[in-house]
Amino acid sequence: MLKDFECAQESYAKEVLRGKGLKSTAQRLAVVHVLHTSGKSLSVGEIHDGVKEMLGTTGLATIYRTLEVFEDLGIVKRLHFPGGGHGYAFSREEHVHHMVCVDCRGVFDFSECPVESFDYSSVEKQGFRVKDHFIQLFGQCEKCREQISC
Amino acid sequence: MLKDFECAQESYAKEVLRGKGLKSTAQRLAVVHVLHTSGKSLSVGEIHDGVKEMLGTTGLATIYRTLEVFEDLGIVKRLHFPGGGHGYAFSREEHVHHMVCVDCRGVFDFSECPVESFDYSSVEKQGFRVKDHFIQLFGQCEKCREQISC
DNA sequence: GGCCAATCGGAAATCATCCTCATTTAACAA
DNA sequence: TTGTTAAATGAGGATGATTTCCGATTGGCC
Repeated sequence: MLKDFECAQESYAKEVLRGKGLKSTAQRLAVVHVLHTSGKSLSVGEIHDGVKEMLGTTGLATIYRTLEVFEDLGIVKRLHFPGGGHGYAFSREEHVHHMVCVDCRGVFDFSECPVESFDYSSVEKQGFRVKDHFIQLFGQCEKCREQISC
Repeated sequence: MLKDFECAQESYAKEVLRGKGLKSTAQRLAVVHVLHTSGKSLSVGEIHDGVKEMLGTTGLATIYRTLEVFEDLGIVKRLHFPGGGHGYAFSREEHVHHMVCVDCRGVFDFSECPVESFDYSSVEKQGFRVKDHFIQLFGQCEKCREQISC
């Protein structure tokens, strides 16, 4: 059990876990820490590496289990990449969408939802009742843009 | 080589393939046929089964290769499911988004893009330059809604 | 401190996807 | 038609991702 790498995100995770009667283990908090401090979306392997670096030995299966729990709790979001892969990002907020930099895979949130004000009438005319949506923006972050142009 | 299960979607696929100097093989046209006639998004395995039913023996790798080609050509779209899996759907149009029925995985298109009229200013304030987006709506189609309620 | 259900680690099982290479075939021109 | 050729296929093995299993450990609570 490691010491005090506790931040707001970790306390938040603890709180949510406790609220559901789930345990706050070192592994789970380490996943939060790795994801949050990276500031970008990470693959399962990268998360595993980060957690191992913090805690020493850690099973890969634990990472998968933790990510599944956190996704259900809304603490992490699974993001898709244009190429076909995917990664995970910490996401404390309820309804937030994400922009992903296609170069560094950095993740940036935006809470204004383009779909919320969208007129579904044409869509619901087909008899479809919309319940949820998934949005992701792709582009370049400032840093990556500077490196490439000029 | 099988006979005349040719429809508008298949002629369209042929045309696009020829335009790129690619061959219109029985397997490729069968993939189009299976996807289009199903009206819903199918997993790789389901597509494989459907094609095998039409052509007899067909390699799984061919299905993967075909889907990759078609995705590049914009003929099929890869759709994600809330649970975490994904499937493929035929999609003739250029810029279309999709609604997916969470029960039957049926796919319905809508061409009005909620993001197109979206004001990116708050987002670009963070230095992020948006280049593309991915949107998917989840809900229930008419048929599935009727089966569950009342 | 001690109990117990929840969680973990490790390894093996399963599943998805991709690769290799010998064989086949669509497209095109003669 | 027939021949030529590059593109595409099938089979099955390689690779990589994810899940499962089970005995060992641990967090939360009394």
